[in-house]
Amino acid sequence: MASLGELERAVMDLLWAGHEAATANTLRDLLAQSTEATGGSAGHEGKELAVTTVLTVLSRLEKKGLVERERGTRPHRYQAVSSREDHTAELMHEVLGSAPDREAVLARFIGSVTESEAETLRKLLGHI
Amino acid sequence: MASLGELERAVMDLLWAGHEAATANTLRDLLAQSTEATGGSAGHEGKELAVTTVLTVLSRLEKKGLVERERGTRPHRYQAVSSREDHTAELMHEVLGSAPDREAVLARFIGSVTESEAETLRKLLGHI
DNA sequence: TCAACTTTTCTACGTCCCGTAGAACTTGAC
DNA sequence: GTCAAGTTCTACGGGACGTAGAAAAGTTGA
Repeated sequence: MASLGELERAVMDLLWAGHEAATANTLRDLLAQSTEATGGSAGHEGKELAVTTVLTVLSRLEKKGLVERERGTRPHRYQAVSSREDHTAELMHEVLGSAPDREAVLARFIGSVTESEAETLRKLLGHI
Repeated sequence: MASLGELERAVMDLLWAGHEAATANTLRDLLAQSTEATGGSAGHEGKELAVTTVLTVLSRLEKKGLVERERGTRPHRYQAVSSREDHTAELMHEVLGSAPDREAVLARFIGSVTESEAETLRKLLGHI
């Protein structure tokens, strides 16, 4: 119940970044801008997807529980169900839970954490 | 570079559990036993896969870098490249790295950790 | 060395997910 | 009621995965 395709991921990134609910059309434009930003002159700049494409992806994301839409307003407005941080943390828990020996996994995980992350963790664990 | 199919996962579980290198035939038998253990009498008990199926999956796992084989011995022997814990911890880092604000993700992650896990983490962070 | 057997590689098919979008349908505005 | 904008339906092509037969390569006993 996790992996996203490339376009699905791009859409989620937009929804997570600009924190407002957005319409399919807005998202299509933003997607064109993002791909435009790739590398300057060469490359597949500003590729405008069909709106139906964006809508399909949004529907799939909705079915996956990552996106919800306001059906009241006529151009439906879409937004992420949870923040990127919440979603990512949840994913980490899912991964952690996929192994029988969670403590051992945590040990390895901590073993390869940067010093600043370790510091953050110490602080966070202090308050608990 | 992460997700595994159901059978791929089952094979990795076997390789991770019985820590010896195993042949495709052994794995096929073990897989039959595992499915057999499902629920007692009813269900798809002891479904023997074709050895070629197991070999295909092992090849794919090898290509993904999760499995390595000894080509010297004639029935090739397969084993996991890294332990389940290492692999899982690596996955967690991958997930963590997929968000721009790692510290924020860690905060959410710690927020929903069990007390015993928190205790483990405190201990681990002490030594670093 | 040859036949029979075992093991591995090649090739392939069905299914499901994802990117992609046209066709058809719905709905609000005039 | 018509029209334009928006949404849903349907669909296709590609890639991953479960599955395995056919063919090739290697092993072994006589």
